[in-house]
Amino acid sequence: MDISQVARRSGVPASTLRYYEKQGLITSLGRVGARRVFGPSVIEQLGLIALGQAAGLSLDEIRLMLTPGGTLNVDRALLSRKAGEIDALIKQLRAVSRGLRHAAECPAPSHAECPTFRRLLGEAASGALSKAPAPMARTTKPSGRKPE
Amino acid sequence: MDISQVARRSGVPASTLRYYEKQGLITSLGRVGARRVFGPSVIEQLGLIALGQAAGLSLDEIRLMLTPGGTLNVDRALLSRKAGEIDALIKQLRAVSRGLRHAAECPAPSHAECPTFRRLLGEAASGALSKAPAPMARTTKPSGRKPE
DNA sequence: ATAAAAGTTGAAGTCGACTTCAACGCAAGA
DNA sequence: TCTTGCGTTGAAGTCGACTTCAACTTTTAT
Repeated sequence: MDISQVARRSGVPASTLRYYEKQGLITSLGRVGARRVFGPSVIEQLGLIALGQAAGLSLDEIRLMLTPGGTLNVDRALLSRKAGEIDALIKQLRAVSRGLRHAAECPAPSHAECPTFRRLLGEAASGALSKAPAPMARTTKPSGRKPE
Repeated sequence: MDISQVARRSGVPASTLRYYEKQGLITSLGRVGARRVFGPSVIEQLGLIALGQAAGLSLDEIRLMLTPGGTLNVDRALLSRKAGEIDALIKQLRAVSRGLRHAAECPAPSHAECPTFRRLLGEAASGALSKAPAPMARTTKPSGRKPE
């Protein structure tokens, strides 16, 4: 596969694929002329990378999990820790979600007065203060594609 | 309260408070000499900001929710939408968490072979592809504080 | 009175993950 | 053959949310 095929199949832009290769996250089989040729396993690798990112791992951390060969070489302790962080994040997010819905629905003029809101606020704030784990991908940004 | 008191009470660095004020997210009562003087309500405001951030709102979006006066002026549709995004994110995160735990525990030599892993990978990847909602605060970074 | 501590400013730097750009090479179809 | 178009490169730019810095001015404590 050439780079544009990989891009089409995976949804990952060619520029990103080059970037990932430079970072040692994916490998091309070789070149035909100057052009990269990728094997099918690159798609799977990209899936792994996506999982790692979804888990809040940095590209550096992800690279550590991938053997030069491309198979994975997990740091179980790190994964468990990250899973724990994610679980904690989920808890916080539930509180945030409740807080948002409450703010959206509660017709009270002053949210500051509402004990429910104050409690949720506290949870969200404490979470924010202590800093949470997984910086997720963006939703709002329609950066998905914007080719021509 | 002077800026350092607010910083101490809220855990938000003074530099951030100045930055927030410049961005119009918080307001000081006025100045004594050149120094800002904050009222107690600023703490609550910071809580609101933290909630907004935890919800994945940008500072710009958060500012839209705060009246110049400092009370909140919710865009219920936006909040509901964000809550929905967060709920979706939670779902994805659960899949990611399961994926991580599985990867951490499953002793199989090749995760690529394991159907469970492949499924979770798919979920995570699809989520990553379509981009998710709330970029949470970092956990790993011990940037919490580092005052003196 | 004086020096250390805390406050102020605008400008510039940081960080991660990419994207964009300019300049160029090579290959296949008309 | 020529032109169109994908592919290549390294360098630089982007974005958001801050932080850091240098250069001062003010307080406050001694």
